[in-house]
Amino acid sequence: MFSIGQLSSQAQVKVPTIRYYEDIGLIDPPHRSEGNQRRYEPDALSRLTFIRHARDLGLSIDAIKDLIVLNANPDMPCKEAHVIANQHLKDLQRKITQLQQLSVELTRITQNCNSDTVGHCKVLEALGDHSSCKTDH
Amino acid sequence: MFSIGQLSSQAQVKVPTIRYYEDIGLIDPPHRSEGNQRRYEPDALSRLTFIRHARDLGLSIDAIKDLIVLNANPDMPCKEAHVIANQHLKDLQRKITQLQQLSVELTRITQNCNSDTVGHCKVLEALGDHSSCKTDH
DNA sequence: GTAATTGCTCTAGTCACTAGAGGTTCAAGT
DNA sequence: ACTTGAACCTCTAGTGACTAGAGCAATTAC
Repeated sequence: MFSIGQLSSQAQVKVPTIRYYEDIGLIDPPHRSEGNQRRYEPDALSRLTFIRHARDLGLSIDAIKDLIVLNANPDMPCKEAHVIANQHLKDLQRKITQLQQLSVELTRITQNCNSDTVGHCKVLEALGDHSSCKTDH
Repeated sequence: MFSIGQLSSQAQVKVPTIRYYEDIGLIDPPHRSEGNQRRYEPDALSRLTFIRHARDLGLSIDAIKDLIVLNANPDMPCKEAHVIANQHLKDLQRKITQLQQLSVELTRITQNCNSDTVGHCKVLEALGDHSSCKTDH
């Protein structure tokens, strides 16, 4: 039996976040003490660890909801879990590519200015003029 | 003189977004027609283009506000603009590194499962168990 | 028994927009 | 001049995933 604070420190998820997860139906409402405080069973910890890990990997709450349903049915084909993970992986790689382009662009912009004053600053100039960019964004 | 719709299509910024930028003080309120519709001067277009480009590069609204103040004073030293841009570049590169780690992790997780059913699915297992991960996140 | 800590609910705020309701003005065609 | 339909107006509320704070109650340690 954990209090919410113990669960929080074990799972590395903040107390208000746990209550928030309960609100949106991501975790089940636990039993309460006589004084109305939450008391968790150990399985709440594994559920929360699962959620936290998936969140850390960047999965959305909605994707996690789907995975939790899957997780609850050990006989279901797990193809769907792979689809979710692969979809996320694709998103991730697209995002990385885009950020890398931006990084290149911003590096070019900042290294291009020899001016001391705003009037001739290439950084500000480049920000006002997309045509100097090498890539789409 | 542009209507808000013309400004929108020229700057590639959606109409409600332009009004939002006005609300938060990122662009100046323009003159109005007799019927109370917004009428923009050409300089609103360059301002908006500047904002859009900076947003596309991932700068926050607050950072852009700072840059706009700088932009308005051509005699100021532009060091500050460089500081803002470099700070953002650092953030960007940290983010890229992190996403790459996640991508590696997720790839490893999804390629590790030969099971057909959820009961033995390594994807779901790995999500519940951070200790199998090679990196922090 | 008392004090400190932890817990409770509820509301509102964050960021950068986006969506929708319900009404008004403008520009083009007749 | 008149009509139609697109574009415009304001205002409120919603998004995602939390976070912050107020004001109070329960628990735990000494």
